[in-house]
Amino acid sequence: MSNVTISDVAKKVGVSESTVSRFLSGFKVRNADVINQAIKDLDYRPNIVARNLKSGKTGLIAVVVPDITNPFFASIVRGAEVAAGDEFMIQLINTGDDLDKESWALRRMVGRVDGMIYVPLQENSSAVDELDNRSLPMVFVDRVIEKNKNLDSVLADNFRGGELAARHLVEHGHSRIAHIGGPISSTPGKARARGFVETLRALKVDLPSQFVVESDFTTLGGYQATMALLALKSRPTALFVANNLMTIGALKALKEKGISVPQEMAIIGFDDHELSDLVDPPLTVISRDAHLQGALAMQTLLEKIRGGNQFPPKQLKVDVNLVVRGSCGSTCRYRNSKTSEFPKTLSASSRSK
Amino acid sequence: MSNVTISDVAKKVGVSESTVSRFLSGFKVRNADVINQAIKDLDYRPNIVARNLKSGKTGLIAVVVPDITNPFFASIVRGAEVAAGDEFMIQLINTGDDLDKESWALRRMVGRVDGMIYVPLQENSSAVDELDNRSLPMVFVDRVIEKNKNLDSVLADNFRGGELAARHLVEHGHSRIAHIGGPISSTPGKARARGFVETLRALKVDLPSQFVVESDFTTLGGYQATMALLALKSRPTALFVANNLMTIGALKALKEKGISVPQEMAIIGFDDHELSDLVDPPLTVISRDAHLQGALAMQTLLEKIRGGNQFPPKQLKVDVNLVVRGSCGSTCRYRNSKTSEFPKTLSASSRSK
DNA sequence: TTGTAAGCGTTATCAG
DNA sequence: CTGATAACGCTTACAA
Repeated sequence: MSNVTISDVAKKVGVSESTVSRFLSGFKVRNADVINQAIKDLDYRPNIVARNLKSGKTGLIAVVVPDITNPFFASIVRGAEVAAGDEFMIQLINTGDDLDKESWALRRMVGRVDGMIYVPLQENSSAVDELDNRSLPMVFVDRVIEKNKNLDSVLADNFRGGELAARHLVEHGHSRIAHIGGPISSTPGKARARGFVETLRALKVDLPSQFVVESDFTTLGGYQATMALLALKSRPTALFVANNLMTIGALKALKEKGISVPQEMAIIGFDDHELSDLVDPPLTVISRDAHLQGALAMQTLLEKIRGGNQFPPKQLKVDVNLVVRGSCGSTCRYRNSKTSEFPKTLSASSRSK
Repeated sequence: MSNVTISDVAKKVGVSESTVSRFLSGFKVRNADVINQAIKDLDYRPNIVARNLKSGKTGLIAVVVPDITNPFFASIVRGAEVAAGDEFMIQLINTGDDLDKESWALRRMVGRVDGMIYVPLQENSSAVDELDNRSLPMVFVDRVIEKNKNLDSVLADNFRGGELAARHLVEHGHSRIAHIGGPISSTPGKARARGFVETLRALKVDLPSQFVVESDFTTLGGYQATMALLALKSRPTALFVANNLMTIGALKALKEKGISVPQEMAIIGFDDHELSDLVDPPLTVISRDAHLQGALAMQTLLEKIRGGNQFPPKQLKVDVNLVVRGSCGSTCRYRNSKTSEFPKTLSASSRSK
């Protein structure tokens, strides 16, 4: 770090530190150009940490996600960064599905960042209790903590996602449909399962209890759950898998067992991926705009930071939509026209709840 | 931020601030338990920024990557974070292939972080010149800047990767092999192309100049380059694509044109992906351990920070290896035994150059 | 062991 | 418009 301080500049020019400071803040000062020159000559750079101490701000926003390696969370982070603009930078924390690390990280963030965008691991967590809310502006993304669900959040319309998946499979003539869900203790795990189950009920489709498997949002979990379903005496003919990684696991299991998709087993996943239309067969999924979710979260957070908690918390939801490819046996007429190979623009739809 | 300071604690207990400070630093003090109690009662939390100002450290490491949305970079970041342990946290910056943003970010990092892990966009960049090297310990990952290549770096053995790809395709009987490369101005773009070209030459395989296409590491770039190759009067029968995104683009182009893989066109990519064995046909790739690269970079950086530049810079390389699946027409006997569905451990091989 | 006091580099206040 | 001075909250000589 350059060790030349504002005092060095002041001395060189022959003015007081305050004058230099004022110059830096954009005020009109007499020797503006001389000061400017001195700053360049000495290669002076303001000490950010000292500024932070004075201002009580850090210019940092913590983004706490389970695992950046999951492209979905990466998109959230990217969206958040873009929306942060020049004023704030991102401090990234991966909780790695480890509750201890999560609460450690949360406690640690107090005083180190000006705000936090947070994907909690579990709905029933008490991770937020420890930090008094006035001290750390926070916005949930993708998931919430049950007891804090009145705080700001940006979710996806998960219930609707489950509904769309169920309807799509039923429309393709399936009546033995299974669901591999995320942890029931997580927001999307619960809501997607509910949307699925309630829709089947509304459509009068029978749903044996063994057909609803709770898994853990991991590839391995999806693989094992699929294996378990395949081991049933009477198998399902279709599968709704609640996230991207479990869908990969499910596909691996099906491939390993030599089950043909969609003939022997239709499958619909949640969350799209650049490779989804290259797998065999192209994967039908429920998708939503994760980038947008991240951006909205950041936007909400910045409003909160700048506005000083004067606005009531808001709960936002982004839309989900069905991307029809081949894995449910659809023909081309179902093909979603919105899904081009190289989308030019983001569809920025969202709505307040 | 909790506004209770060390002074409040001192007052409450009736000792001096220094005593409380010493207690916090783990020294033996007389009223240790009373102080401890007061800290709890008042919910005192040390102000990190004030500490940072005193110590001249921030506890932050910048990780500058082109795009966290690329799973390869996400793995690097994750590896770096894991290796950082409890002492340092990650500040993430995406340069988004924007040279201006990159140099803006680099300049901005001075004084805000204790060190930087950096994936530069171009080899011939002057982005590093502006920050005097003593001030910001830095380690290159995956790519270097030509004029600074004597600094610390953790690369992959890209040349060897190109060689493995070329050999693999030749061994499968191909003699008309094309290469879709990354920017020749980037470290991996250049080295992979060199490994490929020189190996073909060594094997006496003719390589028409139109068969070497320079692209840009993006999906769209890979798509367009493939389309261009397919438009040639005499097409290649095999393709080595220099990164993951361009390979996706290439596969989309082949699919769109109805070219069967590997019968009409064999293809080998660079960098593995969880979905690679689910695409049609399963994708043969050159892979390397990105997580390890990130971890080694962080480890190197921390040594540098702690050791105070007393060690000479080192250039590390991680191994690449060939993961044989179906896209080059291999049969099972070629299958790499190391590639299990759910790898339990990381192969932590690396070597100093 | 403890307290006093100086200082990290900056900005805000208040007289001039 | 400018300069002296006092913070911001913490650590660390230095003396006791």
